[in-house]
Amino acid sequence: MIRVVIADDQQLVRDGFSQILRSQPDIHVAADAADGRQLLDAVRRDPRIDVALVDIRMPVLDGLHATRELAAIPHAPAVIIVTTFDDDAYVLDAIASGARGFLLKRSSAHDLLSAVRTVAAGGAILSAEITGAVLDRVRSTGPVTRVDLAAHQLTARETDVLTLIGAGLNNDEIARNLHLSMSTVKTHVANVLAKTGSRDRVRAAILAIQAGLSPPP
Amino acid sequence: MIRVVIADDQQLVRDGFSQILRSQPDIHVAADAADGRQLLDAVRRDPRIDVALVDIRMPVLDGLHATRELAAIPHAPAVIIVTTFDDDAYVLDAIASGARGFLLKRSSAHDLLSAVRTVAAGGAILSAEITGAVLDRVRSTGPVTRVDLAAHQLTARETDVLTLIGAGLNNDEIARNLHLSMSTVKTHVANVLAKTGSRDRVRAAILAIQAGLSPPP
DNA sequence: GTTGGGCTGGTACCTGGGTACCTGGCTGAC
DNA sequence: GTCAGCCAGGTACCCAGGTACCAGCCCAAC
Repeated sequence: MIRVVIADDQQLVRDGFSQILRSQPDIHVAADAADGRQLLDAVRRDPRIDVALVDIRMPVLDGLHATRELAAIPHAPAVIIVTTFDDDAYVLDAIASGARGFLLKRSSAHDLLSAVRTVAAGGAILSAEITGAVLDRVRSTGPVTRVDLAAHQLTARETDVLTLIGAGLNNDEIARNLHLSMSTVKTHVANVLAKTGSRDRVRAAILAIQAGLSPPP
Repeated sequence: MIRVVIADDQQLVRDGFSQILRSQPDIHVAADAADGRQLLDAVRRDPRIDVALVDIRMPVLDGLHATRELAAIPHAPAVIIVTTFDDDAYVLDAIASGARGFLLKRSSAHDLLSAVRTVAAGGAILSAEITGAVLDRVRSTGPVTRVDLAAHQLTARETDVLTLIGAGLNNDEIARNLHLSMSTVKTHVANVLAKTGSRDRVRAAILAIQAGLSPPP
């Protein structure tokens, strides 16, 4: 049984979704919410909720912020953002917020049901209309061929240091971060530079980012 | 009328796809190909092809490389990768290569047809099963809110310098690259650091990458 | 048991990076 | 005309970063 909560500020929309979902034997509408705050309350009250259908535009707390806060809850449900607008920025923000689905309100009931079942099963789903924006985003982040860090044979400690270099820390900060002396840090840095063939820490930082060690936060 | 070319090394698969597509009045199978080279030939021969269904595993020239080469052709068709394997790396490579769709062979005929129509109309489509990998990728590239470089009010020259910092050049190299003296470069670097609030060039380099100035190539 | 490699730490030294402050030419706005 | 801002350049100084080399500890492999 898939337990769903519906969050939308419009009563009619909530009822419509509810109708569609209730028609299915394997889906149960556990709660509904008129804003993000109510959504969070509902999820905290009922730990068994699997899926949250969330509108972006809601009073008090909007869908994106609510999604972000949901992620902090231990038994957080999978979030499907359901909205009228296929604004690229919304889509990407939603994904960044942790949403596992993105559905346009103009989608069919069939799409809604399969989206709910897909994310409940651990999958992810996008409306066809917005897939393009996401693909563009993936393409724009450069080739997938990440730098093969393994080839450089870095030790665990050296990888730690390289990660922090990539985050922009100086030697002193790295030392304090890893509870080491400056000398030790310098030794590790020197080894990292030698092993990776980086001339200086700037090159190493770029490498760390390319390798996905230090994702630009 | 949507004109489609089918590229797959297995005769039966080609015939199967062909059957499905031919059943539709708005779709015409213009050609088929048993490998990437034949696919490229077919597209070059017939400039009116709209959509290419491409298998990844093909002899002579595989689907990914063929897709990349296709992109160089002026009237290039939209590419839908159709494969048995939902390997994440394949998906992301395919997207990076320029594919606008990614379909698993276990998808339904209905999915295939809607995928063809979607990409022919300029859209993009992913199989539900692989959407998750793509979303992870989007998430892993950090928040969508790229650093707003415009807010820092950098001058043209300062932007040049920041770009080269992000590429890992030292001051001397920047000077030679921009035909400037070291002193001038240092001045610009100092201004860039001040304006961007970066403590040192490492931070500035990270910023340049985040802002997309110096994309990790 | 000793040997090699990783981790930690130290000393000494040199250079590139970064700061501070100044000069001067050029251009466009007021 | 003069004023502001960008660009180019210079000098002087300090320090973080990087190099070189050494030593002790620990542990797993041989």
